[in-house]
Amino acid sequence: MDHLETRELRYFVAVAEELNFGRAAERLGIAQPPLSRAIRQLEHRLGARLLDRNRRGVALTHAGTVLLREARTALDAVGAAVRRTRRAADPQRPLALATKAGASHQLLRRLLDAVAAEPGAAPIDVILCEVGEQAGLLRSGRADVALMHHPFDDLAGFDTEALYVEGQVALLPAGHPLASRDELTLAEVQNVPDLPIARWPRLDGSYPDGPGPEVRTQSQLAQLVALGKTLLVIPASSRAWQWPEHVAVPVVDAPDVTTVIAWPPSSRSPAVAALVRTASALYDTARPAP
Amino acid sequence: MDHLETRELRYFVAVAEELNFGRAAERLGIAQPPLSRAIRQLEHRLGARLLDRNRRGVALTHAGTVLLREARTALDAVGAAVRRTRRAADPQRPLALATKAGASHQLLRRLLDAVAAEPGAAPIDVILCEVGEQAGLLRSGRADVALMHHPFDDLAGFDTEALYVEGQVALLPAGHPLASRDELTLAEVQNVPDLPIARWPRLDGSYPDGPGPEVRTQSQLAQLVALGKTLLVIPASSRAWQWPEHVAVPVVDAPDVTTVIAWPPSSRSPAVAALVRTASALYDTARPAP
DNA sequence: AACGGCTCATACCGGACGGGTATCACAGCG
DNA sequence: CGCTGTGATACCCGTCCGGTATGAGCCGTT
Repeated sequence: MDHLETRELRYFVAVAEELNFGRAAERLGIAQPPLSRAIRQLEHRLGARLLDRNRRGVALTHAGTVLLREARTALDAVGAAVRRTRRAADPQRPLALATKAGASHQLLRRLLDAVAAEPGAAPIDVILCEVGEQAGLLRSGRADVALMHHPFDDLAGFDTEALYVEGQVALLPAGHPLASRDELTLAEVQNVPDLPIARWPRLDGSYPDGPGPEVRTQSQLAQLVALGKTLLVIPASSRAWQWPEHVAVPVVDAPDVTTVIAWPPSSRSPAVAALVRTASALYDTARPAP
Repeated sequence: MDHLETRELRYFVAVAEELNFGRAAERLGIAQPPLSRAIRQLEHRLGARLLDRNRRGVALTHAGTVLLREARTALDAVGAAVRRTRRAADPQRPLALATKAGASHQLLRRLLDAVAAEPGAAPIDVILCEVGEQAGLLRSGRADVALMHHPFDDLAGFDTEALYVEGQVALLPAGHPLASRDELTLAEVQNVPDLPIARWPRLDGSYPDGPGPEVRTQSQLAQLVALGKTLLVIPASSRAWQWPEHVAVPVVDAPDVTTVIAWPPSSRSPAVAALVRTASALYDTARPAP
């Protein structure tokens, strides 16, 4: 047979993530024997061993790791199909807009105002994300559109429209010597001995090596700056979330950051199209006065 | 309930494409009543009407068109999961490389030679495509890697590495006045009255309006040029498939075309990685002598 | 070395549900 | 006013999913 059911993929993902049939079964709300049987059937249908059942637990084979990755994206796609269809069926549905918390605050406020001013425009649910969550939300259909930032975010696979281009500033603790400068260069902020760059977790949750503090959220980062433990280089508009204890100094040679509005390719529903149009109009008025 | 099974998606796609339960059931190899029931259940689970059952046939609702699109990509993803897992499980698996028939012929030949010269490299199956088929093959897991051409092909959603940059030439029928020129400009070839640009089908199979002949394959196009019915502007290396009746004249101001090797993001299996490395090495040797 | 724990696999059974056949209801059309 | 073609309904059957009970290795423990 050739066709997999999503049930089989869900089961496999649970086992592959838990690496333990018992816990996986519990998570799935079924008993362990049917799960064992389902995985065995799956292996048989694919003609591939997916798990090494050694003594004491299970390990993924190479084919298993491939399937785990592929199954996750496939399940994402199925889930997205469900959510997008439900949204499409509901004429009152609010559009879900994902954006990085604290970033592009002015732009977002103006966008929401502009949409509210339009008669008949769909209401908008704003989903505030940390770091690079927007892509996942778009892909899984939990968000209809997102504000993202080139070149920080990975825009691969989305249609986008530029909304705003801006320079970057260094955010420094107020008392620091560099904070009194009118402008800085990347070379100057790159290696400040007493303000090492903070480290963000990788996708797997581990942290790269380095001298800087480990952070997971923007609030942590903001506080660390206020405490004089680190500095960061961010788009100028992110000054919106700077604290009184922060000082922002333009970094003249930092690459420009473009705020874009992004949506899943070829899923331009009328509501999304209208929102993109409204946003683009904002861009045209925003460009003269940045 | 929240989880759809791929079976339901397959059934819906069949109905949505046939717009007729009987034919859809036949295509699926089941009887019509169970199919009706399945679709009805699907609508109930999604809480959305997908089809308008008027007298005499069915029509898609808005939600239905959304689900049709989403279901296709979701089924693609599931199919890709199956194929990629099977490939991963087979140590002898040949890598499937998709490329436009006739394009980048020299590069392909050198790539295949280079791979063959490497001890222990996986064998390569070449899939020759028309126009933009490569993206679909990559997405559905039928191909592991593809040679694509920026800016012609849509590279969104893939990781790529540049292999070759080249200018473009105008391909003209040998007897035509322009064929005797040493070089041309875009403006000159854009609107030649007796050689209108050919028209390619859109995704839905329909053709845009215009004076040029309708074509579906490169061979058709090549023959039309030889017959003095049209001209085309193509990458210089595509001269490989020019006929004796053709003349190629460089178009000096046409944008450069970059041949890239593309693969699905984050699915860089060892074999794919090795192939990309071999190809990149070719690029370095190819650049000095284009 | 024997035991108890933890793992996953096997055996078996019941019930839900997917699929089949037969038939109906309804619209268009000659 | 039948005939044709549509999808919907009714009902039955068989498969297969999921449950319980139990077995079989492998470990660490005593």
